[in-house]
Amino acid sequence: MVVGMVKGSPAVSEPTYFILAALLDGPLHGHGIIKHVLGLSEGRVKLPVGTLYGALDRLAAKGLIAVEREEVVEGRPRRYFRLTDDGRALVTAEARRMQQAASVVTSRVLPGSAFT
Amino acid sequence: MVVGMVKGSPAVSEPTYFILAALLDGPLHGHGIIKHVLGLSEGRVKLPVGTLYGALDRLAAKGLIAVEREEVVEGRPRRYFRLTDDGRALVTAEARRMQQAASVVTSRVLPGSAFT
DNA sequence: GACCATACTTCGCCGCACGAAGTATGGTCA
DNA sequence: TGACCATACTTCGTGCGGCGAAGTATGGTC
Repeated sequence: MVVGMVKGSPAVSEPTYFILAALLDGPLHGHGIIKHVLGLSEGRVKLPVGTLYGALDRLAAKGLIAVEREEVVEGRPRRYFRLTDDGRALVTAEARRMQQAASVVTSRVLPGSAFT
Repeated sequence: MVVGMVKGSPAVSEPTYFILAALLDGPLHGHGIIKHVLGLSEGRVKLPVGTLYGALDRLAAKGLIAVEREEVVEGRPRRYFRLTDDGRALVTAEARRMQQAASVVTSRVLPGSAFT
């Protein structure tokens, strides 16, 4: 009975979440994603290549992203990925979930900011 | 203060995050945490026991939580855990990080709420 | 007496993050 | 020219952590 899968736990991890988020702004190739994620996360999330390409494979296998096109720029191959509708829906749902999760804590510990 | 760890990736996963969040309201024992987390997450996060006790061990080893006391209620042992200062600092930092991460997406896809 | 609920323990699998090394190409610079 | 670095992607191995499942113990229910 595999059916459910709903399960409640995060469908994607933080690195994966940011990959999807980066693609909201349009198709990007691997290294482009790394740089874009760095910007989106305000320098916090530096995707290691091993993480990136592993995640891209899994996301594509799940149909959350797809290969948009492949180019060769100055002899170097570039594979551009785009978000699918499923991917867009998922990253949006994740954002909402994170917002709710964050509020669980913020509403308790920092109604003002009495901390640190 | 172990907390540092900058690195970028999530210091804790979602189940672990909710365990810490549950303890913000005061010490709880294992099964009490499971129930409290279920409430905090609006029914979304159902902690499996395997996840719970494994996570509690790791959190205690890292000094993020500590054993408050042990009771025996009706012959059944209960071990109460409380949040340490480090644990409180970490869950607060995580909340902020999630909020920022969520906003990356929400500001792009649902400026109003034109979705689903 | 069988069975269920509470409470916690332990085991093992597997998915995933990620460091590291490898391949290929073009540009820089001494 | 040859050493070296940057871009771009591939592949591998390790290790951590989530989680299903089975196990132990006790008290209450029927």
